[in-house]
Amino acid sequence: MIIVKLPDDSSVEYDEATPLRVAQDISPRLADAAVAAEVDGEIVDLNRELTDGEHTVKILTSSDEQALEILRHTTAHILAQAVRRLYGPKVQYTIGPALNDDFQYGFYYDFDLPEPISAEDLPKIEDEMRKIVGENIPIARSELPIDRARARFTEAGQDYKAEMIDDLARDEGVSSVSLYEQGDFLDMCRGPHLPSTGKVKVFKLLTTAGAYWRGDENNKMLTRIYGIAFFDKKALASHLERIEEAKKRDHRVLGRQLGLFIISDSVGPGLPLWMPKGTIIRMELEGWLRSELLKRGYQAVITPHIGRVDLYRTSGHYPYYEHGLYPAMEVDENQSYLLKPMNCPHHIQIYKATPHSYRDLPMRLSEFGTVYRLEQSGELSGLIRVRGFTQDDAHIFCTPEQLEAEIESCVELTKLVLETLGLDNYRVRIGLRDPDSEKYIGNSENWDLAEENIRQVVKKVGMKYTEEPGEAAFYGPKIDFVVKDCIGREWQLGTIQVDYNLPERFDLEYIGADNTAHRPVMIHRAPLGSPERFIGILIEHFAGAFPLWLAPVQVAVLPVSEKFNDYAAEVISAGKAAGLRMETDESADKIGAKIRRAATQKVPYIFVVGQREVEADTVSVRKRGAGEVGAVALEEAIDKLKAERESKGAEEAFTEESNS
RNA sequence: GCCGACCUGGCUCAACGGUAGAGCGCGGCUUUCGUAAAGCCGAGGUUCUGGGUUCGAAUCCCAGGGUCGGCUCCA
Repeated sequence: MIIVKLPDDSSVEYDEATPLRVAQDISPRLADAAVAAEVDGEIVDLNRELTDGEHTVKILTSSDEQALEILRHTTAHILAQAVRRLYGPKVQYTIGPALNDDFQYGFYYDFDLPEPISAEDLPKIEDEMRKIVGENIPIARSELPIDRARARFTEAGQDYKAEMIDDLARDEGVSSVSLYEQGDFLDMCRGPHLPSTGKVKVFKLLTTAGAYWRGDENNKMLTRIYGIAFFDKKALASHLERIEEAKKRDHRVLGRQLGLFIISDSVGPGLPLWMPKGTIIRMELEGWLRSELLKRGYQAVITPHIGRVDLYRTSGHYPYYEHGLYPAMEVDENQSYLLKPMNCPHHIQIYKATPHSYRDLPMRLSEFGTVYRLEQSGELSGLIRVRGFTQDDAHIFCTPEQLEAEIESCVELTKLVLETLGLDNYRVRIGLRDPDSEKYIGNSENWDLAEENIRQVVKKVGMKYTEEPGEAAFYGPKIDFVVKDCIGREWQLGTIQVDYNLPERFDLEYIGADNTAHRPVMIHRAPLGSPERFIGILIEHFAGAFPLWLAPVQVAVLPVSEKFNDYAAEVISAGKAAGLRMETDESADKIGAKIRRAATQKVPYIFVVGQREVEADTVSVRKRGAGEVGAVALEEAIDKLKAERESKGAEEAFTEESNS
């Protein structure tokens, strides 16, 4: 006897039942809309036989959150079946999951194909998928002992699946696996899936890519096909539109359109050149951060861009990270130099240059230090992944007792930076060492200590965080602030790293109250991470429409005709006296064209000036995003903009509230 | 680095075996204009580089460089 309890607390009795049968009994429409079922809290196929006893059953339809994942997972299987049909039995299909959090893609499937394919082949594959959908093939689940499952896949020539079964048996001790079959297509899969291929309606294949088997670069590279699926056409259309919109925000596109930076082939890949307008943004940001550092007792230093190879041998960067460095410069046989990949060894030399008492600590040395790393060519991406970049770096040398307060202060500064800029879509990651990896230096007591220091502070501050083994720096664990770009890729911005190791390697000391030498602890920290990457993210975050304090041109003063160029010049000198960045447009274009040009450049404010303004000593203000504000006395307009600039966007001029 | 695609005036693109075109931008002229594109004229290209195939290559082939989508990596 099966007793089915439904969400409305009613219950039904059956001798034999599947969730589909339950749905049919509720209403044929529900059965038709059903995607899967939640039975006793577990999501299962609609065709799963219910066992004797009492079960709570909830029928899931397209409106349930989990439904999309099931749809996409089933679509991935249809993709694999289509590829198998088109490219023959030599096709090996490996894994094909649904993606939940990805901005662009809904699922993928990785194939080992007998011939290479490209995006041009996708329409053909989509057609085949549509045929499979049209055939409305039932999808059946079965469970087989691993040896029999393995035999079936080996027979079918699916060596990757056989390998996966072996691994499951060995690593997780499973004795049976679930298989899904739709017609001639057999896959190993946890499920659940839709009851038949005909349930899939709206999908699109988006791109092909290479992907290493099991994510290991020593393995064979497979062909990955990415796609997306929805329950209705509108959702697909708006998804595609969203991707298009995001691409318009791409900092590489906006960087060129707004004249912020370029990357020149002649200079080299991954080596950005800052144009005048981009440089303004950088200088504003850096200047602000400098003033915040001064408030917090940092001292500024300047160090060279190169250093002896031996310096990096001591630090441990060389030779362990030799592959990530530009090759050494041989000056003569006994002297070779590296472009610095990090600033820490240089700052350490400054610390070492003088003896230190515990009374001097913490010593906080800061520098916008440019470093060079020979990133793999395929990794480079606009400003976000480069080979030459600056770190808003500082190294804090302190006593173990001071450490947690210093970490906390760094966390507070990083939060201030992100909050001031409205970058609230970040997550906090504690990067720990991977105990199985060889790449970390130093003893494990120090690592345990440092990891514990970090946990304590993060808990105290009350931030939500995840702990991720293997994400530590090679010399110590860290707190990273990770922000998403406009197409959903995550990038590490601010970072705070605790380091007991480099002080040891460089034999750093201070004299304690007991008049004996002690080892200081170091913190490496960069609230922006890197101005390059940070501004890349900011360009996308603001879609190029920077807040007033950062905007390269803050006001465009546009004369209605050339007759008013002189007045425009007067307005500009008044603005310049107030430290505002203003530009005019003396072209022979009509005012509409001038406005369009300034608006396209995302200038926050436009002052239109003509006969009326000359006579009344006013400007006609137009605000980005809000349109025409109207005539305002010149002096008043400037004062309001000064206030907005000083507030870093917290207060906006010429909003309805600020005018009333 | 690996898989795939791509590389044409400053920018975005067209021409796809018969020695390059458009729009924007740029320069000049006309217009002197009131809130997102006035009109006319003009300059500007060894079609990424180097080889090859061909009577003939932007177009086909090979190699190199670069970019993009991913993978791997990311001190």
